[in-house]
Amino acid sequence: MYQAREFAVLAGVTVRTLHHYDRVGLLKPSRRSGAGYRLYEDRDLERLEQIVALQFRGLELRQIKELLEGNPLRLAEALRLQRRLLEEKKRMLERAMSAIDEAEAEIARGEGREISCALRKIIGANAMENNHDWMEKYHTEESRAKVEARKHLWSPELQERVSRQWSELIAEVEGALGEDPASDKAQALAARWKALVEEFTGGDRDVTASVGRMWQDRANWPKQMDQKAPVINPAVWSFISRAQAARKA
Amino acid sequence: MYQAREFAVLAGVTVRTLHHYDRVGLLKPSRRSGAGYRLYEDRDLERLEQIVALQFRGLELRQIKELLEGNPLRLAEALRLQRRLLEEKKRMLERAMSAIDEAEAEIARGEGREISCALRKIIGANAMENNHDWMEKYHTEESRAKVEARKHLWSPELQERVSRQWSELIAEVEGALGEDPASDKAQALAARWKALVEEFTGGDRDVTASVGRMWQDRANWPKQMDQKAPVINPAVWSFISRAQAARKA
DNA sequence: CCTTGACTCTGACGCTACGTGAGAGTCGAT
DNA sequence: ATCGACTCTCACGTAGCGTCAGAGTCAAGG
Repeated sequence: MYQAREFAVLAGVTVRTLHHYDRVGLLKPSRRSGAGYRLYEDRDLERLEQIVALQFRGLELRQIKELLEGNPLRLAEALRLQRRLLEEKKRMLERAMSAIDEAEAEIARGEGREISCALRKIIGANAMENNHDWMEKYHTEESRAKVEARKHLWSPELQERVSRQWSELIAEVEGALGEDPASDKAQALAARWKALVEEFTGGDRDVTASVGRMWQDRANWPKQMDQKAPVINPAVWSFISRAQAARKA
Repeated sequence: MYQAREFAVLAGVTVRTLHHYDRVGLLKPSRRSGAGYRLYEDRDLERLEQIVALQFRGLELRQIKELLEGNPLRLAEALRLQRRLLEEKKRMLERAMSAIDEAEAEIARGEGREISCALRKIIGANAMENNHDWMEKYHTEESRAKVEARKHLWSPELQERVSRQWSELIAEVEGALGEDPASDKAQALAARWKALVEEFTGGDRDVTASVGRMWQDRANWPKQMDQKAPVINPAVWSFISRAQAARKA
């Protein structure tokens, strides 16, 4: 039976941490003394060590709480997902380091000449070039190469036209949500949808699959994409799916 | 001349972000309309792009603000420091991933047997083993190997004794701060200090240098070390330094 | 002129995981 | 009783915005 301070020392945390964990329900003390002091026992220490271990692996307290309260079989899955998240973070770190290297190289080259102005230009350019890194995880080697090969077709004018067509199409679908998915109107909308998708993918299966994965994960896109590609009403997706299914039947 | 929304779109940020940057003084609008609307111009866009670029490299807003307002020559230094920070983060990520791999392997081995109990043991053990990773950055290859070679000498009883001796010595030094560093008393304290240091380092120069670097960076240690190795009053360091200098003279 | 929808602004609370300080009670030794 | 060390709760703070409420602005249409 330990009081807060000695208990905290055993696991290498602070008393404040124990207060916090108590408050969020992650680790409650076994008992309280008459004066209100928190009293912990050995099984509490075991749980705290588990918390510390999972935290080290990058899981958040809310996640840890669920895991320790739920079916332990989910632990394996949580660790797998977490590893994937850590891999992504590592990739971002490496890119940032690489970007620093580039900026440093440019700085060295520009030594002695209007550094202030040159630095600003260099930094700006680097940032723009790296704005698509977040898409990497949705692509396979094949689909990435194919998208790269079609990149030159994608002029600013074309982008603007397609973007406008998407907006209009989505608006029209929203206005037609009450239609029968098998109706002529729904079928026409579905056909236009498919055409717009294919305008980007070139009809390629790999690229189509990658784009599909990307859009299924729309909630996790960087927030700056919200203006360029707003979240689409789930009812719209549902309607188009049903319209495309009705076409096949 | 742009209003907030169109300006935000140009740089891929949100209006809320612009509000925030205005509020913290990172990026102020050039003007305000009669109605209070923020109005930005092209040089503001250039600055915002720089902000975005530096943010991508992991610098905090406060750092970015200082850099953009100060001597641009400091940018190179800031980027160098930042790269070091990112390397450290990467190392921690890799260790966490490695720890997940180990936990997953143990889970696979223990399949079908009391998973709940086994999982908790495995997780606890892994966390304890990795608690010294943060020290890595202070060591060279040589010093790390030498510390490792002496590890077996470091029994729990010895650790406890040394820890107590450090506490007592520090307390005595604090009580002697008013003494002349050249006095017999000060010299005795300095000698004891040196002996305790050498008890850990074995008198090795590499290890001594590593430990010195580590303690100079005491402010950046993990917070759980605060109980095992409390921050030492700077006056104590100063006194010991002066006492050791007085001995040499 | 009024209405309407889209836009802008400020103020304030929220998120994650604690750190810190204030103020008050508890405990054990003197 | 006093004192020093300890415990507790409450509440504000950190970084970088997101979100919501409420109010004002703007331009187009009736």
